[in-house]
Amino acid sequence: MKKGDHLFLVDGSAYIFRAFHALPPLTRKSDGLPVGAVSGFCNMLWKLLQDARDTDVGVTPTHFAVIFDYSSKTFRNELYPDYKANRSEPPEDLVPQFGLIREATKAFNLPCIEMEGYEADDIIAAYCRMAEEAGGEATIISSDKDLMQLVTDHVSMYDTMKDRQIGREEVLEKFGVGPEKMIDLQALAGDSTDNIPGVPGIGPKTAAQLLDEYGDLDTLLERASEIKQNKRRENLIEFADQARLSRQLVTLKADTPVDIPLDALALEAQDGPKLVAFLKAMEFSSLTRRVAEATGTEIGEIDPAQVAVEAGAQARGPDLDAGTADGANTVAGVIEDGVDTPRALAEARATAARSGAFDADAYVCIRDLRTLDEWIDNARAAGVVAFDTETDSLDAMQATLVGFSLSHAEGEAAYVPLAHRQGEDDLLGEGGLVDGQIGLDEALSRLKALLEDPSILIVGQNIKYDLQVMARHDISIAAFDDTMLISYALDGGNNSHHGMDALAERWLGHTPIAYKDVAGTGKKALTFDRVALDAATRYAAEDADITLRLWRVLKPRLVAEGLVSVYERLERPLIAVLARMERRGISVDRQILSRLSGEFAQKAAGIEAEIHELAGESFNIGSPKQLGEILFGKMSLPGGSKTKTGQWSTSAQVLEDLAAEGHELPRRIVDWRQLTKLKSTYTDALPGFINPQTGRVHTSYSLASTSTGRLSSSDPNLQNIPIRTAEGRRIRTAFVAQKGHRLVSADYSQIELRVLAHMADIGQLKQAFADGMDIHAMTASEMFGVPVEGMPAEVRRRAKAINFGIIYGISAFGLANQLGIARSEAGDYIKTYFERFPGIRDYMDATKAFAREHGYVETVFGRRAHYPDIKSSNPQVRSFNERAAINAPIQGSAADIIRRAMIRIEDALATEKLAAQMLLQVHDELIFEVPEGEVEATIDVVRDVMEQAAMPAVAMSVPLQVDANAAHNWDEAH
DNA sequence: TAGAAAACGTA
DNA sequence: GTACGTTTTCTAG
Repeated sequence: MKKGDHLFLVDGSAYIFRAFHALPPLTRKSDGLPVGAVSGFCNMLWKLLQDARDTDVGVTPTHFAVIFDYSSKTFRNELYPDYKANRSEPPEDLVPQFGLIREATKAFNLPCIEMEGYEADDIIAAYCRMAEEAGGEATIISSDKDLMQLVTDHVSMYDTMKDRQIGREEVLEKFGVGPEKMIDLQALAGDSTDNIPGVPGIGPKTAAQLLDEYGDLDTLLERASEIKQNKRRENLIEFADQARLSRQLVTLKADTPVDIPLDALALEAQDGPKLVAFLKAMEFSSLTRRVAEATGTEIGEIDPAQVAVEAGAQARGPDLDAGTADGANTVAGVIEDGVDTPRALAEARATAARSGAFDADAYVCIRDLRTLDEWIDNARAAGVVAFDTETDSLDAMQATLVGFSLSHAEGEAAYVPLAHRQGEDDLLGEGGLVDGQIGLDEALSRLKALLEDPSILIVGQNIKYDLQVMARHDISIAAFDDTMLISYALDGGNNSHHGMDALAERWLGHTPIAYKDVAGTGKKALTFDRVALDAATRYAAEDADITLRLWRVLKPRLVAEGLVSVYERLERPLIAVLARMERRGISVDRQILSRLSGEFAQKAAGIEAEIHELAGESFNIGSPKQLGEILFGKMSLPGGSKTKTGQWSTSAQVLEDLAAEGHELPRRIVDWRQLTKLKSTYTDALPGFINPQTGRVHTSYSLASTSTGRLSSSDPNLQNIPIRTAEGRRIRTAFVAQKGHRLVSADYSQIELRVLAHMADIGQLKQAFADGMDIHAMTASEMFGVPVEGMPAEVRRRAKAINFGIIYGISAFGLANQLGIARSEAGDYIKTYFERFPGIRDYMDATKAFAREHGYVETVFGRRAHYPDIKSSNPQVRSFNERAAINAPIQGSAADIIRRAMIRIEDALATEKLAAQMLLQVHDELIFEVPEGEVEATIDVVRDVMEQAAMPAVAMSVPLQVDANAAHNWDEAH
């Protein structure tokens, strides 16, 4: 380096934090990886490299380096163990970006410097001195006051966000002392963020005044007795040593033994392709374009870089759906005392969580804006906050927001009542608002700023509900985690459900206040807006407290157990997708249902009369107990079997068998049951679910209630709308598209058999699917040696039953039942099947062995289903678990595939400027409402996304096939 | 009045 | 033989 040269030193670590908090909107990559700070960093570097001359710095760098903190422990901790002890851990979304920023630096061909035991500031100090000694100049890219002591005539600082150079004058203006006195100023004033003690009662203003008067710290301390103010004098005398220690702490080590010489920092030309590849991988499209242009790189010819980063980032990085465990297990994303692996962190957190105490009296009821603002500021500072809404209904589409709770630290939680009511209901059913609640609009505007800030992670338990409630107040939560889904990804199958009470019991050893204890139960249960504020506070604040604690326990386990990508790729992104589907609802024609109800009622009444006639007496047909007595007692029909409670079985199977023998009564019972089932469950119940505001039916999807990864639907269940019988299908005609639209149904053909063929690697099956053959006919042909051409329907039917049986973990007993054949015959079929497809047996054996060894099985995307009872000594229990374990990877992989499709499909439609709306999912089928003119184009997009949904995480060795149709109602579209 | 059992709708 | 949710009846409290 020589005179006239100019060194730029970027304080990388400080930049990350500042960018993370100051740069909304923080962006995420398409896979959910947070990259906002990285984006800001890259833009900043590019700007400095391209046109630093146009900034307030006014010169072009000849040398350049980016400096990072190596770890949180430095030589200062030996001087003062509490140095920076009050630093909280970085926000979860920031952690993965540390590694990426270093990668970015390398992609820019810039030296990336860090040294164990030293802070970035010390390294910067050393290089500044070296640059000055060499006759050059230096600019520190930072606005941190800790670095201001380095400012000289040849060293200045530059605040990129304000485009402002900080020199001698600016320091003087800001702190009232020149840069050379900044050390003494900091030593006196201390610094709460770094835990520098300083002298009590002296802040920057007083410090500046004292230094102005006495010259420097040593002189001041010597002559402290001259100071007039009593308290100040005493403190300066008493805490003189503390001030000297503080000075040591804040003094940057310009003699830090850096091992990269100054000359090695000379700026090199950009490597266009390398940089473009990195930016492309980060999906920074506009910067990628600018860089490509400036470096003459052809974007299309560059493949996105395989961005290798430290595990924290890798765990959330590019496509890692399958087999992520290894990378994720090596380095902790978050370092806590003495904890340096994810597993150790998870264990430490679990232990700590159990010992934490709960104190409901510590919870705060917030009733004024100032306090609310303080809590929101605290949440902001923490970067992570648990959030929970309280409403007057379990139906998110109808619920009114009654209040909400927040918790940003263990044991600290607050409830904010907004719409609690009191007094007698008047004729309108409205009591008066309880006094002293913050106005709804004011509270919501504060809340909006918090929830929509992408740099703040909002943690919820079943957050889809809160998403719905807030969406109705025009608030969309930007960055969120869901403890229920984290638990589901980790422990699917271990616990049947992942409700907060069970999780609190299990992980915190704490029994939460029960809802019924605050609201009562049964008919006299209060809605939450009628609960007294103190009880509401204890209940609601505790929920937030628990949620945050659960998050701290469960989140690290995702990394430790290699399940980050399951959660990040299959669970979390689906929350908002499902929330939108639920909010859209589907149009149901009330008149069609009402007409059907009347028809079913009439027919059922006719059959009922016939039944009573045939039975010779009147009885309750709906009572299996009474019916059993009639059939097998009074009439002594043959073939009676008993249920496990000793009752006569009157199942459809039993009745069908009797009917086949020519008995009239059982036939009629079956018909009656079908009609009353259709009426009570569907035609009578569905109109009650039509939302009065929207005029549509809004189901609720559960992401966490199946062991395999499937969704479930309830209130109403729209995943079991009849289709098998002609009568039942008529119910589907009531599900209609709105005016000017069509319903499009797209369903995977034989997805589970295709998944099986892929996972078990069965050549014949894969070939058959590749050739587009009739898979059941092909199976029959292989097994029975019957040519596919002219195959009897019965032969194909049997093969089809066997194929399904395989997916369900086949047993001779079950197959015999299904086909109505002897168990020995069924056993022969199975034997023949395994002879023709030995790979299937190998696969089943291997799956069972895996389940026994690990206690769980996995889908192709790494989702786990646990079977803790698979080693049961009870053969029934054990066999059941084995069959379930065989089924789960197949059903679960298919479920994962459609999840991936759902996550991608909205963007794909938007890209093609299509207005189609996804309304329903029925396991292997998706239903859309599509403008009439866009049906064909929509089907093209939907089919493509669904068929490619496994890619690129898993390249299926069997093609996926999607059939799609459009019609005015669901019956015709399917 | 809460919960289990039986039955039955779907993939 | 797998995976669900809803309805009605019946039972235990």
